[in-house]
Amino acid sequence: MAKTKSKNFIRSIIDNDLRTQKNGDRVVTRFPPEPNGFLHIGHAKSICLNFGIADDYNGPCHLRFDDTNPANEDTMYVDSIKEDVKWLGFDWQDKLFYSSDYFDKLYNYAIELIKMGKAYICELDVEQMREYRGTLTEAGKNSPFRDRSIEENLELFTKMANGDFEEGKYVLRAKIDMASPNLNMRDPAVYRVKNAPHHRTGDKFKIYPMYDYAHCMSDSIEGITHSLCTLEFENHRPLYDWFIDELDIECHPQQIEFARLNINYTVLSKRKLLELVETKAVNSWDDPRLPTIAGLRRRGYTPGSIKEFCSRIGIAKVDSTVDIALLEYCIREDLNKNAKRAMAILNPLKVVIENYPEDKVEYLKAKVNPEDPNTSYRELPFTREIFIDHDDFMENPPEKYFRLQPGGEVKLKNSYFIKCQEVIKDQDGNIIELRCTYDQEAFCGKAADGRKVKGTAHWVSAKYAQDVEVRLYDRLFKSENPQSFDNYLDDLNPNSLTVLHNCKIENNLGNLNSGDGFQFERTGYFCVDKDSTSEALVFNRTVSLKDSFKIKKK
RNA sequence: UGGGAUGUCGUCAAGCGGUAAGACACAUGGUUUUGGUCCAUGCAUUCGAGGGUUCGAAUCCUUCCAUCCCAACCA
Repeated sequence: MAKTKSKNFIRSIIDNDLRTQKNGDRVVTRFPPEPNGFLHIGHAKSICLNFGIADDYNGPCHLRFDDTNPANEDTMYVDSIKEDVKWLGFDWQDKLFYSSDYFDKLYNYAIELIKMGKAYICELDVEQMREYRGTLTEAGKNSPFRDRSIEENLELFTKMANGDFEEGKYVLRAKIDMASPNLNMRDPAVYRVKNAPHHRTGDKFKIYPMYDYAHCMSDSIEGITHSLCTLEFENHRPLYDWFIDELDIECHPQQIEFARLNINYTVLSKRKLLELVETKAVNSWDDPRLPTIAGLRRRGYTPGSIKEFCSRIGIAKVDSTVDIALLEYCIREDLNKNAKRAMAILNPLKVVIENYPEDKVEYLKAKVNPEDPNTSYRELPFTREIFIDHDDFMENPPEKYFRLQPGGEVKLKNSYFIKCQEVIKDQDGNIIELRCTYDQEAFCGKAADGRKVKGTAHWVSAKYAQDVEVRLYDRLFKSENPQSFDNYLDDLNPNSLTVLHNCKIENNLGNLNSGDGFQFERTGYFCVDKDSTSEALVFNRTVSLKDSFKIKKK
C-alpha cells in the first residue's frame, strides 16, 4: 500500500484500481526513454513518479529503452541514461528492456493486423500523405491503396521487411478512419523502412515500428498496469487503446497523462538541449549550466535534492512552470545540512595585521559543519598577512554596511577582531592592500570589553592559502521564458559562466575528489570539478548562499 | 471554423457540496563569530467570468472567456 503521503491524481487512480482489483494486486510501471539524448530534470520528474510509485506499491518499475528509430539512437545515450537513473538512486533490478527486444513479436502482430484487414501497405509519399490527411477542420480522404487485398498487403509487407524497398516508398498503415477528428486516428503509419543500422539489432531489420504501435504493445507485452506519460500524448491514447483492442490482447495497460516539467530561465527539451551542445553554446551534455542530470551532478546537485524537488512540485495535469528558486532552495537545504564548511576568497584583498608578529602562526579551531551537533574540527593557520574578500571592504560604504571600512572593525570568522587603519592603493587608485590591527582580547565573536561588532568577514592565511580556479554559473537564459523568443538562442545569457583565477582557499581540506562539495562560508556552495588536477583545483559554484543584504554596492 | 485537455495566492499545489491546506517567493521582527541557518509573524472574504440549483458551491448545472496539445514514414 502507498505511504500516507499526499496523493496525486495518479495515485488515486491506482488506489481505486487496487480496490476494484482491476489488475489484481499488481502495480507495474515503466520509464521509457528514447536513447537519443541525455536525461534532464524533466525526466527526473517522470523517473521519481514511476519508480516512486513502484516502490510504494511494491511493484517493479521497468527501464525500457524506446529504441524504434535507429536514425537518432546510440549506445552512448543508453549508457548515460542508465548511469543517471542509478545515480538518482533508483533500481530497475532485472527489469531492463528494449522495445527492440520485441521487434519479432511486433512484426507478427502487424501481420495479424493485416490479416484482419486492419492494416495496409500505402505508397503515398510524405507529401501526398499530408494532403490526404486533411486538416484540423476538414476530414481526410482515403488512400487509393487502402483497399488492397490482404494477400497483396502480406506480400508487400514481407518485401518491406526483406529490404526489397528503399526508404519512403512503402509504409504500413493502420486502417482506422480518415474522417476522425483526432488526426492520430487517420490511418497512422505503423511501420516504415529505415536503412540506418540499429544500435542493438544492427542491420537485422529493414523496417521499424512507429512509436504509437511499439509503445502500447511493449507496455502490454511487459504487463505494465499504468503507463504514465506527458500531456502531449493525450491525443494518442485512442490509438494506444485501438491496437490493443483490435489485436484482442489480454493485458491492456492504462495510459495516464500528467504535465511535463517546465522551469523558468531554462529549456527542457531534448531537441533544444542537443542544439545547445551541438552549437557549442555550452561545452558538453554535462555542462554545469545545463538542466541535464549529468549537468546538475557536475554542478554539485545531489540526488536527494533533485528527488526532494520532484516531490515538492507535485503531479497534476495543469501546464505549469516551476520557479528555479525552488530547485535552488532544495539544494541549499541539503547542502546546508550536509556540506563541510571551508573558507575561500573569491576576490582576494590582502590585509596586513601590523601588530601581529611577523613569523607567528596560530592554529585556530573551526567547525567542519556547525549544523552538525557532532561536528569535528579543523585547524586554520592564522598569520600576519591574510586575504579577505574585496566585497567585505568599502572605502565609502552606504548606511547599514557593517563590513570593513576605514577606521572600522570586523570580526574575523573563527578568529580575532581587526580594525582598518590604512587603505593602500596603486597608481590607478585601486585598493590593493589594507593595513589593520587586531585585538588579541577579541576572539571568536566576543570582545573582552563586551563591545559589539556587527560584521563578520571570512579570511585565509596568505602564507598557507592554496590558489584555485572557481567557475561561477548564472542562469543560461536571460528571460524567464526563452521559448517566447522567435529563436530561443537569442536569449542566451552571455554571462552564464564566469571563471575566476587566483582564488584563495584554505589548504587543509584533505584529499579532494571530483564532486566533493563544500560550503564556502558566507559565499555559497561549491564542488570540485572533474577538470581538477592534483596541482590545479577547479571548483564549480553550485548555488550562492541566500543574500538578504539589499543595499546597492557602489 | 474540428478534436482533446486545463483554469484555486507572484510560482507550484491540496481541496471531490459544509464555508480556501502546505511549500517556494516576498515582507517584517528575533536569535546568530556565516547579512546563511533557525524561530515568529504577515501574505487568496476568494477559487478564469457571468448566470443557475442549494439552507450552504472552488466543488453540481449552464453559457462564455483564456491557455495548452494535435495535420513527422519523431518519440
